[in-house]
Amino acid sequence: MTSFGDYKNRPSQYITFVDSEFYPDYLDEGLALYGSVLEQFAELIDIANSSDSLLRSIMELPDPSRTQLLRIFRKYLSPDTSVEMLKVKKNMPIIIRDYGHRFRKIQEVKEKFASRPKPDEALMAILMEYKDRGKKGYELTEAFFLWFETHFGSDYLIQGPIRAGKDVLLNKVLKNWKSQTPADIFISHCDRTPLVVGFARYDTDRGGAQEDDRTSANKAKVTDILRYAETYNLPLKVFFLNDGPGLTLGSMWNDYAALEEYGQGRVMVCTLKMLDERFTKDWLES
DNA sequence: CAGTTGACAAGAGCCGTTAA
DNA sequence: TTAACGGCTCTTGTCAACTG
Repeated sequence: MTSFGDYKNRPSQYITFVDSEFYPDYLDEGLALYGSVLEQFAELIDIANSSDSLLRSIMELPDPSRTQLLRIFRKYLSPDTSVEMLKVKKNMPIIIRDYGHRFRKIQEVKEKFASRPKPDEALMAILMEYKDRGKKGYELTEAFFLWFETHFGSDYLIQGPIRAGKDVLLNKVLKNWKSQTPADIFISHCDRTPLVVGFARYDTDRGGAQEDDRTSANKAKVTDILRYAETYNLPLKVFFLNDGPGLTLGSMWNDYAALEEYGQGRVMVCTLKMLDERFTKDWLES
């Protein structure tokens, strides 16, 4: 059977690209998305007589426009107050008390705002920059779930968030599993015999440096799961769905190949494009 | 010293649960 | 029934530290 390492000499053929938009093409979309929010912001600063009261008036508005107005508020008035701080409405008085003195004065905001071109493409581009954060990972898991559905249909049970949502906690699906280990995919026989614990990640660039020393974290997961499988004599395996151009950087490919080797057949690492060849019923049942 | 790797922090949005 | 909350997941820009 082919291993992940066997694909190493032609990685670019086996990774999946999730399309991103080109500059400046997305500026039009920016105008469509944020044009009216910026207008609304203009109206609000127009009638506001203080920075505090501007924040209060924004907070009274319904979502989703409130969230977008808060982003602009952060840019113009208060880079200090993070998303999390402004998220909870009832904390607003405390935020104003503790950070209000650092808000830029409303008069200055009015001047700065007026000095900008209308529409302010630069600001819209900045806002756009964050719009799709996190989406690519969801595309990946969704693609996997769709693939699994078309290939195996209802032959197996599969759990996990198809896009956003709570991970599968292993202590909820595996008896006597001790820690709260989150997984992205969990596959079992219709009789509930667990077959696969899966983890997914899309890497646009670098090798997922966010999770400190990911390869050894992955190895620890593998060790725990395989030990569990042995203890309870289960056909349980570990699956890593990894994709994206970041996979071709640095030592990533080798690291994952080594991880697969370490699993001695109980671990598989795949990109979406390898699924047809590798993610077979034979492996599932092994 | 140039290139590579590592670490940190930021920020958006979805979702289940809770409160109104 | 709806809105708010809190929790969680995910990507990415930037700079520091390391390495040969």
